[in-house]
Amino acid sequence: MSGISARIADFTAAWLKDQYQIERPAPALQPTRKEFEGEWTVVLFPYTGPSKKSPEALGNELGSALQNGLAEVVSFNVVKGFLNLALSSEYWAGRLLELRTDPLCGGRAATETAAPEVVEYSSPNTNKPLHLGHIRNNLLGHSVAELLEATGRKVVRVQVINDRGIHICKSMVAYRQFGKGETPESTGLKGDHFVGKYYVEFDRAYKLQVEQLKAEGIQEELAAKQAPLLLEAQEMLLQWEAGHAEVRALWQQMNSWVYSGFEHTYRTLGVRFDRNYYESETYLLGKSVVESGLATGVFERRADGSVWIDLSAEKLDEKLLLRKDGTSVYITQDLGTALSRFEDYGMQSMVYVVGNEQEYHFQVLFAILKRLGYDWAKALFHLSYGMVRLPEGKMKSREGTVVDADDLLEEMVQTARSISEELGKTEGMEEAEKEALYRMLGHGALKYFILKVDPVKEMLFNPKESIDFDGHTGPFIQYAHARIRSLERKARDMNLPESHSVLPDTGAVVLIRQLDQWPAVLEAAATAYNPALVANYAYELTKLFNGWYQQNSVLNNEDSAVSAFRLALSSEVARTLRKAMGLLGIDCPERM
RNA sequence: GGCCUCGUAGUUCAACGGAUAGAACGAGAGAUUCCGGUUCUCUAGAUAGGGGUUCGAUUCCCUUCGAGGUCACCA
Repeated sequence: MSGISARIADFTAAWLKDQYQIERPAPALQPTRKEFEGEWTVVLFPYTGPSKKSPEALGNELGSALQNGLAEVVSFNVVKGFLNLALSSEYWAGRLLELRTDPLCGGRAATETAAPEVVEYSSPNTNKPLHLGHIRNNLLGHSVAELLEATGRKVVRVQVINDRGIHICKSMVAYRQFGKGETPESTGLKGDHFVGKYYVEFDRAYKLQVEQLKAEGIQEELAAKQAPLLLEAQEMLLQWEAGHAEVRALWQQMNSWVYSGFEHTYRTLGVRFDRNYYESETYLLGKSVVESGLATGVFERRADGSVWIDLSAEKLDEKLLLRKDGTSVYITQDLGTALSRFEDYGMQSMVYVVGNEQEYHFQVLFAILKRLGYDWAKALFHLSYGMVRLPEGKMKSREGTVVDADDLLEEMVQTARSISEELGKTEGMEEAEKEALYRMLGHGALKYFILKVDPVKEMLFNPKESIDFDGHTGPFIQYAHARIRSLERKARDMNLPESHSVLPDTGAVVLIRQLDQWPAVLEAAATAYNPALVANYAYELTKLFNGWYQQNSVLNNEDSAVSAFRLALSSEVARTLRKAMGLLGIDCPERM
């Protein structure tokens, strides 16, 4: 809430107490709807009962009091139970100046001494290339981290890489059998795609073996367990656990291919991590957590040697923590990872960006950490997001309906290229500038399309529509930004006065008021871990600007002071758009 | 079956418990002596059903129906 709305609220609260001895609820202020006159609105309904006044009478009394009491309030009107307050154009001129001179553009300065917040996202499997679902994950994680930083929090970006287990061994077995010493370099394949190929290859060959065994008269269930390839993979996992040198070397080689492939995608996508955690390094730590929990009686060991926790009080059932053979399970590793992060960073809170199919898992994880008595366990949050669907239905790797992340990103750039070239807007640009622009537009379209949707909701990704540069899209916003930049370039030769003597008319006030909302929107988005609020705000601002721009010539004015004022307003719109889009990981071009 | 999430125009998305539920796409009609025709304006269309709480409910509670997820000694 900006200064004036807080002052109106305070004044109203004091007035209600003084006049009618009403102390609650606290006055509710909202931006005035555009069809009514005014900028801020006080909702009167909660006070009509206690004051025994009609909404109109109460509104008129309070309106007069506010008008007399606060210099900024110049007029008011009461519609039904709503008191609409109009503020002076001097106030709005001053407010615009404040916004323009705010170096943080609505954000808050970092508090260096505070404990950081850890944001975990991405966290892929190392046997498959990234797909559309990972894109939503990465964009959300990156944007949430940016939002937290912009509002003054210290952030550590991490991911946990699932680099051990039977699935990795499958790719390794397949590579050893069918690889013939190929490498990503020799085949020209990106590292993660290269390894992913062998994972698919394993599955294909394994199924063939199962069929063969069945043909030999072995029952399907048994065949599935006895296929030589599977036995080999299991054997390899044991060798890995035992530290077998050759197996470890192959494992490291293949993982490093995958990582370099992922790294490439992350760079393309514009996301980054301060620290990677590897399950191969933290899974043992989880076991020590379990040991200490056993000592304090939080966990119990059963007769067969397995370790459990009873979470039925939290309606989460009983949960296994260690197998009877003493090996760890998924949740054991996450316990270890969480603890190790606390040791590394002493974070005050942690956000896990993970799909909603793991909601139960995180409820259990958080409940266990609380039982173990960790203070920071209260501040753990699972940013659970919905699945990305395609027009044809679910993405299924087996049916080949997975949208590969690298392919999609490239396709978006190509589409941006063909659209831009068709429009002929990029003529005269340097080749490098064009390439950068196509990337900005293509990726901007994709990122905006995904981030404008509330994370909790399942969403439909329509490739055709996302490529569309009209309507509620990233490029629509980018275009408005480019036009303003064009104005600014043009204005440089005009010697416009610096004067702020021009007061905003009602059209400009609408726009300033929207700019005035930005800090509150940013704050709300960070608090709710919801980039969609920022995305939708940017679109609203763009639409308002386009409407205003259509009506008001910025540079063609007899009075150059008017031009200067309108240019300043436009520039602040552009700056706010840049800031908002930047928090979504989207760049805005200077021209397009 | 238990638990969780979601159900809003034809479609994709909005709406701190507040005014006549907003946009976009698609369809139709129009505007611009313009600083960039990826712009703007107008027209048509929705809260799954039923209860409840409230001055006021898309929002909170209950219930029915529908969609998805989850309930592994998988990760």
